[in-house]
Amino acid sequence: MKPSIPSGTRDFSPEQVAKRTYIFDTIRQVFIRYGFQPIETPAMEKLSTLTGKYGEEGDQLLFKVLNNGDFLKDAKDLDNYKKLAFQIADRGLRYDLTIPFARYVVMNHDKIALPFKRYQIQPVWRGDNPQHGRYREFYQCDADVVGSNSLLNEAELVQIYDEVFSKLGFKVVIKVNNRKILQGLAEVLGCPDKMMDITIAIDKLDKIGAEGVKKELEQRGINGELFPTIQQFFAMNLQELATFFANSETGQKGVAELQQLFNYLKDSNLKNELSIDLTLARGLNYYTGCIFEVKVSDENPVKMGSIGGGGRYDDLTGVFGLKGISGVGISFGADRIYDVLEELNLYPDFKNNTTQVLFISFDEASQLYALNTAQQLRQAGINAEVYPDLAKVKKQFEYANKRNIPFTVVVGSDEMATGLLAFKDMTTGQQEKLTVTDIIQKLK
RNA sequence: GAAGGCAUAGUUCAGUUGGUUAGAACGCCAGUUUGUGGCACUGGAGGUCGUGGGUUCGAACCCCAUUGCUUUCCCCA
Repeated sequence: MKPSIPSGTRDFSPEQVAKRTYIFDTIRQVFIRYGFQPIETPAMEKLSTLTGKYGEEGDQLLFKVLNNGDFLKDAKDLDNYKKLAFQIADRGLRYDLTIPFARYVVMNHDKIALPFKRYQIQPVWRGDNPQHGRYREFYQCDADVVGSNSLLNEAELVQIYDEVFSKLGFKVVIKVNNRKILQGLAEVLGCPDKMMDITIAIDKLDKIGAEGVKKELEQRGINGELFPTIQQFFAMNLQELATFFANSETGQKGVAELQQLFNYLKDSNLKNELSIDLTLARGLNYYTGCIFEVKVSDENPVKMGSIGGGGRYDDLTGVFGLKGISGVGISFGADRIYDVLEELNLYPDFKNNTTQVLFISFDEASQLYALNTAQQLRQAGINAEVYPDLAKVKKQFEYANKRNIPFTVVVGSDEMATGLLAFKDMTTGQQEKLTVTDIIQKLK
């Protein structure tokens, strides 16, 4: 048979793993710097934990794990695959990190000191149709604070975005908006229950343009004549918004929150642009306050969608029986960041992760000698390996070459007799006779 | 859920009126060089042309079905 992997999944080569680790480590370091603590949750959750949290569409995209044993025991709807799926599967792969986190908070409520700041870097799975930049298995890097209503959290999360992308070495634009402002707009327009419809339409402004949004609004049952007002609204600054929201308490509150966020950040010397984008809506409907999205700055020659997002949600733990806990969080899209760094060629040198010296030997005696000498180098902190098979010297050198190992040491009877080893720089081709101590000195 | 594209050596791909033994590049193995890699040259191994049917004297090529991968739309972020 021809080997293959499931659609929407990927293998990662040693080089790719090194690059991905670099991204994860950079994000992790900043999370820790701001006081976030790691948790990990299982790849599998009870299906009851996951269903109903991501909408009907999301339920269909959940990967379900077939029950062990006689899974047909409780199967009733054999003619309805959608129903049947939930009768023969009690578990599913996690769809995001936020719901498992909410579940964790509720289960460990007694042990957690609120406010609880946690970060989590793990893969998630979605049975979506894979396409460009969209996978069935991908990593999320989340940082959330629960149990605090303060906008100081939002401010710090913005600083985290700023710091991570500064470290990674490319400029981004951090866009903010507030769901209360969008809710206020819906109220002013006289259709307060249409907030989601308006935001979904607004969210597409980038993609389908003003006319498209107008059509979309009408399809969603909103009077198209309101569109000029909506367009006007987009052009407003915070002061004008305050006036616009004279009769909307919610809207006013949203404006005040944004104002407060900017006040917090006014002396923080952000290296990246922070801008209000009233068209920013984001799809998840549990957001209730500030919302964030990060895009690659236009000064970089890269075409890429959003590489991070987040926001505040009230009462996320409510569905699990713990009410009144507010949270705010952000997420990094590691897979897309990978592509950006790749295109901009911003990865540092990973040489320290690979072998620096390969020992080449001729026979069992010299191999044993190499085994022990390599150990000395390792103890000195130098990555070394011994070619494990008795092979022609040519083959061993070829191996060093293919692996990009920068130095080789040839061990033979002469070398063993004198203690002077044939140390070769594979880039220049220069070879010299050195003692083990000299070699260690040279490579340190 | 809808529409398209692709499937030939380990990999990337060539392969038209349908006609002997299906090719290239890279990779792999060996040799030129029995203690020295990259470069070069020489030779070698490696394929049921995704699978099943059909048309035909004859199919990698045409037709149908099927599976897998992939792209776009919907959706999601």
